[in-house]
Amino acid sequence: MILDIKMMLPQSFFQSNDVVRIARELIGCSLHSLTDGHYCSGIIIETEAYAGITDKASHAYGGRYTERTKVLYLPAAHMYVYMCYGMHMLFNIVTADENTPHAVLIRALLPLQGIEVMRERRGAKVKDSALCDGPGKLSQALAIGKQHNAKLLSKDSVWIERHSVFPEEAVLAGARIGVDYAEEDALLPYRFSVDKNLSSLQRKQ
DNA sequence: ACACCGATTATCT
DNA sequence: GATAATCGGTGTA
Repeated sequence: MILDIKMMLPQSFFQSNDVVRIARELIGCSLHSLTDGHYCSGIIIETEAYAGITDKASHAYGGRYTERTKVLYLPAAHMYVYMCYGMHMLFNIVTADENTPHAVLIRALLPLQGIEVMRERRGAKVKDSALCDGPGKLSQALAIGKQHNAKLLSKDSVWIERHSVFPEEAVLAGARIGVDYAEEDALLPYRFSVDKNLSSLQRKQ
């Protein structure tokens, strides 16, 4: 039997209670979108874990349950897309079991396919290196928006596949960005990123 | 390369 | 009425 490594990650991948491990394992996977008839993809090179009710940086801290945050309480593999700073859509994947509001924020991609469409969506002045190098930017490049909020990852809209394996030493863990308000939790090493300075950037596959 | 800052609105208090 | 899981332009070095 032939193992198809290019299959969409199943819901079970996101069902673990260890959201930090999932955030780490998503580095090197690829994110795909099929929106408005255009196909785009990129390799995930930056993520952050948000650990639900015990994490002061999480929207669900303390069990907060509102019209916006109720999506976090859905079963694994649902998308949580919300507007940040009045103008950017941020793309998250809900993890763990229903009623455990963990999520992983996807923060940056290495563009792979559909780069021409990404350029059109992002604007003519944008350099290729800046197409997907931020959470608001990748949502714009892949046309991920509120229409995806509270929907499951699926192969006809937005989905994730296994793609590459980076050397262990090329994947850094550190503090999350923009969560100063989270007091002591702001320092937790819940952010994962591929080291840009490392020459051993050779991926497998 | 890095620091500063204004834009702009959903969400919650 | 304040805040926010950001971005891009402008400034200085």
